[in-house]
Amino acid sequence: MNLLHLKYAVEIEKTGSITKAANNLFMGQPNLSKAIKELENEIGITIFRRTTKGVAPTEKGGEFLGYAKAVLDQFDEMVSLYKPKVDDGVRFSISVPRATYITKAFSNFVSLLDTDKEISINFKETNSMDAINNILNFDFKLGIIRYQNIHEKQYFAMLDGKNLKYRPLWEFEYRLLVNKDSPLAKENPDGIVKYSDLEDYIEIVHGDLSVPSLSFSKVSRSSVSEHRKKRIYVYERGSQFDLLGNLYNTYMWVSPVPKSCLEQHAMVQLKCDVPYKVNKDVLIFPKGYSLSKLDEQFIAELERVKEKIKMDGLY
DNA sequence: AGCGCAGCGGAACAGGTTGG
DNA sequence: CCAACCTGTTCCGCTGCGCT
Repeated sequence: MNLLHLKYAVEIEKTGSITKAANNLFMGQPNLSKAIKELENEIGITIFRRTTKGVAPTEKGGEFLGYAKAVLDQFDEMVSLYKPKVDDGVRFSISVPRATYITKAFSNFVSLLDTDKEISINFKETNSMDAINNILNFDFKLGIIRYQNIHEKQYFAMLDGKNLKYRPLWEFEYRLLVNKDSPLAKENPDGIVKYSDLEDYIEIVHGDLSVPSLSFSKVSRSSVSEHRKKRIYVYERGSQFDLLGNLYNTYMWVSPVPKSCLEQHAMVQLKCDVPYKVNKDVLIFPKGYSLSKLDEQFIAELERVKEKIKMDGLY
């Protein structure tokens, strides 16, 4: 018995006829008949009851066919795991910093995809080192990393060393994200908060935001919020909006947020009177990799969201 | 490279049932 | 009765594989 015999039996059950099944299998009826007989002899049961109208599974035959189909399904699944994909389905993987404007661009991008095709997308919100690692060691082709401008040389040297190409996306100063009913928003109608006023508020920080390893240990120490003592670390992005929404004495440093997202979560975005270091989001990908049409579409959506934020006067 | 073996598939044929 | 359709059997050729 081999997989071919199982395939034969399943096809015969499907058509209810050895002759028709043989046609579908591009073989002669006698050979299919013979193959099934051999199979039946080998396992010691009658799989099909022969009639003048065709064939029908016996009770035990039906049970056997159930197992046969499961085995064939499992085999197909195994093959598809290793077989190179030749279909024109949508495959896209990217690691990004936790940024609302990027998430917004991503949802716009997904909404434009052809849903008739097979879609397999990985969208991972993570830190810069992980984004780099995902390209080097996993099947990610794209990543967006975020760093302060003053560290750019170090990042470029590292990316070059790892054979990664980079393309700047956006250079921006952080903004303060607060609930629209936060005293910070109400007491500063001009939208500019005094840095000293933040003393009484709790900062919400992403748990793995600080850049680990290498020579960047100073990054988090020199970051805008290092000297603040009141902090809540969140490790899941949904939590940040819950906290900001429910606790009026919290704030968060963020990249510029699209208007629709601010309205959706009843938030406002404020400036701070202290000139902070400029941050940069940079697209990275392996050297020698040419951006696909899909990649370009995603980048175009990023640009569109960025422009909309500027048009809405939010940056 | 040559040989033998096993497996697969095609051609031809046999036999049974059904319906006009 | 006969054509049409079904399954089963036998024979033969081709192909791939392992062994020498």
